[in-house]
Amino acid sequence: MIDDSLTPRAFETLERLSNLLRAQEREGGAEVGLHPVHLQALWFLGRANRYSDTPASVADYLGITRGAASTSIRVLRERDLVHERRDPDDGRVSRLSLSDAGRALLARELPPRVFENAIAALGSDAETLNRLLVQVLRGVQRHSGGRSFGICGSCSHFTVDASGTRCGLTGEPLSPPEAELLCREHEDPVNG
Amino acid sequence: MIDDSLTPRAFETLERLSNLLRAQEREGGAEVGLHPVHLQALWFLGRANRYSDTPASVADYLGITRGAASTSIRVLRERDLVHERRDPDDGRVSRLSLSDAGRALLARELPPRVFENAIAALGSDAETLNRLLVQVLRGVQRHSGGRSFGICGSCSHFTVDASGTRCGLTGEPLSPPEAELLCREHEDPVNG
DNA sequence: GCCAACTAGTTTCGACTCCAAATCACCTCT
DNA sequence: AGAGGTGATTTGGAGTCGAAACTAGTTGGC
Repeated sequence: MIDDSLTPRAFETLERLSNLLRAQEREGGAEVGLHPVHLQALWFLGRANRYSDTPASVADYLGITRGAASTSIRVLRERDLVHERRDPDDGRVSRLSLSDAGRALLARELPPRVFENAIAALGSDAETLNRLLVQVLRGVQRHSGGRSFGICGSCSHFTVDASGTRCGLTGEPLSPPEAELLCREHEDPVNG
Repeated sequence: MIDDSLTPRAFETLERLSNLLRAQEREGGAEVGLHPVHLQALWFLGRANRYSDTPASVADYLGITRGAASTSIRVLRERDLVHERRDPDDGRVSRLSLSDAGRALLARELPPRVFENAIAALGSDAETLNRLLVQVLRGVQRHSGGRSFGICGSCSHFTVDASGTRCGLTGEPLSPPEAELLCREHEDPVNG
């Protein structure tokens, strides 16, 4: 067992879990006539903050084109899983939010129960797992050019002053729950 | 920070890495006119042992139907990335192997360089990461009904006797390299 | 031996994703 | 006001995907 063999092995396990996750999404989505991409878009929209609840963000998050995201979002709207409203400040942008039905469907399907249980069974090791996965995630994001889509607490724009927490990029205050959502403007600190 | 919040967090990171991996596969495949599923099938066929190099195994591994696997494999054959030969003992089964071109393409695309580097950057923690991911993987497989697709060393059928290592299911001897490949008959030990 | 049941794989069909490119609508900067 | 930029959508063509029908080879019962 040469040390060199561990890097590919960890990737292999990750790749396999990734396939299994997609298979679960396919299976769960099939019951209600949806594809994996629909569940993934719902998942993202359920976690996106107010700067990130748009079709363009969905496209960036999933790594597909805006056109593809647009057509998939249309399906979600037609089924009333997602609501759309025009942004009052910028008439071009479409703001998306989960409907009650969308939220219910999402809670039923993601995370798949088998994943939830398997991670819960790790006990306190789940924390270690997450820490290592976050390290891999940051490494990948640093060199793949895309957006990082993290939460405010891990963002270089996040600031704390006398009046509370706020986003240094927009200057707007952030409530604690808001600061737990994903942001398309998120940037990892340089030495994270 | 309640302990309970760690399970969803680890899943969230895993889910994000999964999207990023797919995005990388999409990007890399697009350069040569292939879809993510094609790269994934190549990846599996490059790792499958002699009991598992068939269209049905590809379908099981990827969690798609046999029909879908069949059409994707046809694309790979038409591009001479994969060779097919009939099984001499069972005229129904089709045995698939990577061509030199397929092997070269696969080596170029998977693992994506950014993943490879990010995991390598973990150093010795890559081993811990893999151990935890394997635990999650087994937990998921135990309860999701599918095949586990592990290697012989982690299989309950694997036996060692005076003449060397062999598979207890087929009774056939296994060379050390063969025992490192993925098997569709793989079964996790009951208390793994 | 022989036929039914089964299994591996393929084909067909309709629905839908996906990209690329064109288009529309709106915003911003000069 | 005009030019260029940006968010979103639409269109067209290629191709995945599941479901179900179908071909062909194998196995088991009698």
